[in-house]
Parts: sequence; structure tokens; C-alpha cells
Amino acid sequence: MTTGDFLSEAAARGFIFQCTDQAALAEVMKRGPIRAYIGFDCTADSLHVGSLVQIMILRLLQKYGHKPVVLMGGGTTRIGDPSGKDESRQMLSDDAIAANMAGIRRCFGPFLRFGDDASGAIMVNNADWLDKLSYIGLLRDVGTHFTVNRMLTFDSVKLRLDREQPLTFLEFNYMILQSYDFRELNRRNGVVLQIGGSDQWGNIVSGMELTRRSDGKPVFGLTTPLIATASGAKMGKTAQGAVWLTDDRMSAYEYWQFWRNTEDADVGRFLRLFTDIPLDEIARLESLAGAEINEAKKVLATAATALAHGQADADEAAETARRAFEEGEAADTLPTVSLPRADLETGIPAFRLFALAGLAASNGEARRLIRGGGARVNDIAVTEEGQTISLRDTREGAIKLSSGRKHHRLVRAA
RNA sequence: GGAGGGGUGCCCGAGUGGUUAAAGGGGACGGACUGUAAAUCCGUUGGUUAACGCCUACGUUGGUUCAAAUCCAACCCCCUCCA
Repeated sequence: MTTGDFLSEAAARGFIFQCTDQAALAEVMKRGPIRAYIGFDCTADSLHVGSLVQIMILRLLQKYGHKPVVLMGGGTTRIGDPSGKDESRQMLSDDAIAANMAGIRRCFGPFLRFGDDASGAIMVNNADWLDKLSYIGLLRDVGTHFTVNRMLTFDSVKLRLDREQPLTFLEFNYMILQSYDFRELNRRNGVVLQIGGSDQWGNIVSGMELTRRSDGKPVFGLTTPLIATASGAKMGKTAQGAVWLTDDRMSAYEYWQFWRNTEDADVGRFLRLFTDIPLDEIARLESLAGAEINEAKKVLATAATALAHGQADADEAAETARRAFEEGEAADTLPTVSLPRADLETGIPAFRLFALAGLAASNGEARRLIRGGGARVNDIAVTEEGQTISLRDTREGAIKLSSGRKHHRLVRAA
């Protein structure tokens, strides 16, 4: 395994959508380790699986001895990227951006090894240089390299103009600042490759051109495909919202469940993108037919969860799921809710209990759940909305509530 | 600054005085079928209530009316065109 093999594995795993000059990049990578960066905007305090492709490709880079550079958009987040958006994003305060950055930083820990050595990942913040820019200086420095004619042809701009949605001058400048980042990272850190999602193509190419025009340096751009499920839904959204990578936002068990519920048609693709499992093993798993594909989904779930949460938590999630789904018993590691012992002794109406346990958003929703026949206590369907559930219903130390086949909670007396 | 158009439930979107908690679609949740999949079909989709009902809701605030998402006024926000 040498530094030059990165591109072929990245391609085989489905990471590459477009590359500005793949042959030339392959040459450069063959000669030795390079530095590559991906920018992350600080719009939330944690990352979700929507960013996982980017994280995984950095991981793959590192595996081949290259140095990943994680760029935190402390400066660009103050502008807001218009790419792929119909409306401008709400302006974030500087405090919020700083807090988000700290949260995002934590997300990378499990996936990348940070360090100052040749392949150790590093993290930089573009506020370090963007905040210091002077307007006239910037205009004279980079403004001459951009034509408005060209900028107007970029999809991010065109989309807004075509739909007659406002594009503020602030946002119009985003691509210039992102281009500036690329040149700056090339100058400061010797970064020669920028990676991003396919919607970043225009921004990446701009940065490449700026670096070439003003410094005469050849740099490269690479984009990853947009990941959607086989049935066309956006990847990483569930009823509760985004699928977060950190356990303060989503438990390892829920994360495991997310991957376990992958559509059949996506299993191979997801195994290649979101796990380190060798390609020949993936080919075998992918070829499983019919119900056997479930085995591949479990492998996917456990491997993906191990990356984000650690092997121990992943194994526990797998075991919890096995007992809950395959043996129908309540593993004591299912999500648990504690309620006052006194309340449970007197008993609580079923609909209220389901709402308290978080299986329904309101008493009314719990009632509808029961009417629809989707609520179960200890695996027995609840027929009466007001049926009293009390400590007498405890089985093996807890009362097991279920909403549908997939959502379970254990209730314990506190 | 002027003229015109618009702000409806999670989202899109219909609705121009009462029968409107508000058509339709999407999404979501539940059920059936399965394999914790997809597709399909069925049900549900503001809160509270056993239920009648009550409360909250159609940008904001007031007003007209027995009755307003719907009419009037002022204000806020957005879009288009003109200067």
C-alpha cells in the first residue's frame, strides 16, 4: 500500500464524483504524501451523517499516508454559503459560531488521528486569516482574478437568479472567500487538494484557478457524490431529525438502528463508503440475497457504529437489538426512562405513560397510537387508552413499552 | 421614495364572511404484507377531554359583525417593476 493507491481505492469505494485532473493528481500522489483539505461550516454544534462521506474520505487519505487538513469555517460561516440553498441562512452570532466549532471539533476525534507527523491530521480555522482582510486589499489582490460574468454562471448563483430568489452581496462573496482559503492553505500548509461535496465544485474550481493565476501553483479539486438512499430520500434524515454522530445527540443504539434500517439496494454502497471493511468482503456481503441481506445490514450497522462510538458500544447496540428483535425480549440496555416510584405504584393511564416515556409527542398522539393498534406493553397490545399500567406490570425489573415494531422503551421506578 | 404582488398547519399549497382545526399533495407515525428492507394498500396527523365541549391556530395589533383565515385600518416582513 503506497500513497499513490489512494485514488484507486477511493474510486472503488464510490467516493469520487468529479476530479479536476485525476491523472495529474495520481502522479503527484504517487510521488509521496500530500496534504488535502475539506472545509466544514460551523452551523451546528455537532455533525451528522450528511458530513460522513467527507469525514470518511479524509480517513481514507490518512490510511494511505496523506495528511488531512480539517478547515473549520470560523470566518466563512459568518457569510453563509448559498450553494444548493434557496434562501439565505440565518446570520449566526460570533459566540454561536465559536460554540459550534468546539462541538464539531469533537466529532472528528474517533475518525482521524491528529498529530504533527507526516500523516497526522491537523485542524485550522479560516477566521485566522479571513478576519484580518482589508476590503480594498482583498479587492486588489483577488478581485482582479474573478469576473462577474463567470461568477454569474455558477450554479449556486444561477439557482437563486433563475428562481428570482434574493442573493445578497454578502453571500455572493462566499465563493471568493472559499477560493482565498484554498490559496491560503496552499501557501501556509502546502495543501494541494481540496475535497468537497458535489455542490462545492464551483467553489473548488474557483479556488484552484485563483491559486494557479496568482501563485502559478498547480492544485487539484475533487468532489464526492451526493448521497441519497436508493428510493431517493436525502441521506441521514429520520423522524427525529438528523442522524448525529455524537452520543450527546444520538445514542449508539439509535445510530446502530439507523444503519440497520438501510434499504437493501444501498447496503453495498454504504458498506464501501461508511466502513473500513475490505472490498472483497463487501462484495461477498452485498451478494447475499433475500432475507440474508439482513446479515450484511448488521455488519454495516456494527462497523459504522464502531467508528463513531467505539467497538464496545457498537457491540452492545448490536446485542440489544438482537435481543429486542430476534428474541423479543427486553434487553436491559434498551433506552430507559425513570419515573417516580409513587406514580407507578398507583398506576398511570397507558396513553399518559407512552407520552411520558417519549414514545409519543403528546397525550393525544399516544391515544391515536393506541387506537391505531400500535402500542404494546410487555409485547401485548394496549386496547384501552386509559388502561392503568403500574408496578404490577414490571417484568424482569422494568416495564417494556413499544410503539410499532421498532421503538421500545423500558420504564423503571426511580 | 413610487406602483403592484404576497405572508395559511412540519413543508408545499387551496380557501375571500358562517356547515373551516382549515381541501389537496409531500413528509411523518401506526396497521396489513414482509426480512427491523423497498414497493403497495389502509388508518392517523394542533392541545386537552371517556365524550359533549373548551382552548390555541391562518404575519402583528386593533376594528366592523350575532359570526372573520376570509371585510376594514395601522404596522412588520418578503418579492417584482419604476425612480
